[in-house]
Amino acid sequence: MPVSLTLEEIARLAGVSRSTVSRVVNDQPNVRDQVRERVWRVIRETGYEPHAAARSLVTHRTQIIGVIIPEAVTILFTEPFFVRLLSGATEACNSNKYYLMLSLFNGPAGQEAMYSRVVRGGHLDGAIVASTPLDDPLILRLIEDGLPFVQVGRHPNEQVSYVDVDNVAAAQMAVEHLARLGHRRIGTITGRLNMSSGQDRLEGYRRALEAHRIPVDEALVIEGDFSEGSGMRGAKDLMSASATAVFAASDSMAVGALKTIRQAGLHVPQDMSLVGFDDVAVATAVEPALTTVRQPIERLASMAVEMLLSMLENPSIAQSPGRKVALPARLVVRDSCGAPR
Amino acid sequence: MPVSLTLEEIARLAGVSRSTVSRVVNDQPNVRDQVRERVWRVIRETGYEPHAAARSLVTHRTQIIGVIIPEAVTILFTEPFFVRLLSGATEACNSNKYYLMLSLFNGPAGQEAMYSRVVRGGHLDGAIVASTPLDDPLILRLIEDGLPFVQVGRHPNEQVSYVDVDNVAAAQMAVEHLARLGHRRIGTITGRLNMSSGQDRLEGYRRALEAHRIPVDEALVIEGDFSEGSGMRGAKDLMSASATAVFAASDSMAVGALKTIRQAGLHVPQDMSLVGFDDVAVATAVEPALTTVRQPIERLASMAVEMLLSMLENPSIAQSPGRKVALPARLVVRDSCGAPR
DNA sequence: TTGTAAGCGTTATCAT
DNA sequence: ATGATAACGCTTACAA
Repeated sequence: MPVSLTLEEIARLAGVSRSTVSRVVNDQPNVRDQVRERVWRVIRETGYEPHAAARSLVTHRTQIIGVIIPEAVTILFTEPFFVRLLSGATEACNSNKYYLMLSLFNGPAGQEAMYSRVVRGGHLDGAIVASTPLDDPLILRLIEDGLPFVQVGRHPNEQVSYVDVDNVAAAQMAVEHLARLGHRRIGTITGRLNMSSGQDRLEGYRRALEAHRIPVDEALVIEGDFSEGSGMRGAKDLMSASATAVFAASDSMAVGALKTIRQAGLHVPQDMSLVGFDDVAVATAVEPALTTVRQPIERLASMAVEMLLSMLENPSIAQSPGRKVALPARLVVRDSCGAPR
Repeated sequence: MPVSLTLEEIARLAGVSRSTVSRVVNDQPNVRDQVRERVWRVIRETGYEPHAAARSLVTHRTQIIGVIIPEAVTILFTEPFFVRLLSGATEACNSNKYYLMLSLFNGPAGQEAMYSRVVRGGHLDGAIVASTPLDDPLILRLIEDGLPFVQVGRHPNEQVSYVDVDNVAAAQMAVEHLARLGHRRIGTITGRLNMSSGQDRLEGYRRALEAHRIPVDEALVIEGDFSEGSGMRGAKDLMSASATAVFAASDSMAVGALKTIRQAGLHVPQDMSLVGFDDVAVATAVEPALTTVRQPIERLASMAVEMLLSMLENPSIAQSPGRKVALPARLVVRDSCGAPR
């Protein structure tokens, strides 16, 4: 419906040929300034916009990058994390004249067909993939199909480019905070261990204990899945194991833990110290406000987009082993930690 | 890069003409079953996918619908509301073989150019517009440009189609809940009054008071903007005005109010009852858990998409006055309300 | 510096 | 039922 004029018509109105208009529109050289000006005027007056499909057909580029969230991750995104990721990605796209196509593979079936249509149909110049499970076949398919992409979150495959937060260092910092307060029985509720963020935060936990010469007690390591529910369950186990502090690998789990601890009649931080991860809205909504690790989410996303765009502009680097970037996170100290009783 | 074969090549491999392959791909009649089968086999074996741009160029349809979030709204979406909206919209798109292009107009400038490129460049078959300020020029431009769209959230313009939650009824229900508990000094912290949701929830508040023959005291009506900060400020005013209960037009504001109330040394619900709106994650994260109004967000989004698609399939109805749908919301009673002292 | 013309991969119209 | 063939609106050699 909202079709603008065609190149042809602009050319006629400006009294030049199609090629000239094309050159003007694409800021190419070899057009007399006077002519260029005249053409621009017609374009402005008519509100002409080049037809995207026609252009793509010949250039083989759509100026669209996909943000792909595989099914397995989709459930995690009731959290603001995802919005902020999108916000950062959109911002980066906008300022580079790219568009963003969102593919949440959450639907029951059909995601197979969806994938195929979207990536093989030539819709996308490239993709941003949100932190997938380590064994998600999506990554391999993308490599196979030759679609340039950048993952948000570490991936062990040599070929994949990613931007990540330094989860190991961040988690270590969080746990060392507890150790320095004097805690020796520090438990952790892990994230999903089939995801790099889950694994890495656990690794950071172990390193922190090691650095403080605290032996790891496996009874204090409870596997969670980033969700509030698993935080509640995890806290129960940790109380039984007589932990005095808990490092939860997500704020949601920390909130779950907080609820359980409170239900048991204990108080945070007096009876139990608690640190989360993410620094999303709930972190400050709960009482006491959570000490937690803040991730630069928007930055992560915009860096991913920029990395992708540079790969698109320079196809040779897309071939080489992937670029890997790890951003630092910082600990935000609030009211949920104290010295052990 | 990930280009599949072309129609031409499939035709050659199957020993038929391009037209026949096209007919098969598009499930058109007039192809012998045997031939059809043979063509499908080649397609499957080769993993052929029609080139989207080539198709769009001739059909004038992209199968892409845009989700447009104007600048003014973008800041509100640190909340899960937005993710859930996207989730619902994506789901609906996927199951209808449509794609979703996300346009967050948050960038500093350039959104003007962005708009023009995206809608006039023929990228979109239609759009979903997230609840905009009532006076946002975006709506008028869309109408002008003739792009079919559906807004999530009421709009007074006759021509615009929308799906909304029945904010008036929902707010009335929430406030009547307080009235029935015996409250007479019920305050409200409104949403942004330049948005229909803000206006309508205020209207519901007034109607509830009226229904219970409680005179409206304007000192008990504090204008907020949906944000936690405005909730904190609003609560201060309402405490001075000796309210015994507060209806906040968003959970974020309710959380803000809760913090302020607590800081003042008062307790919820003993000293002050509180009800929110949205039922997002924070509502259950805080202590006490918020009594609040639950919106069917995903449903809202998927209905919007379906309405849009029906407009696309039946262009005649796109011309007539817009379709208007209001979904009911329900009150979720938790622990933040009680009888007045 | 400018214009002509071929071609991108489809769909659609018209013969056959 | 099937196949030529002309669009669709643009970019891009290649000519002038």
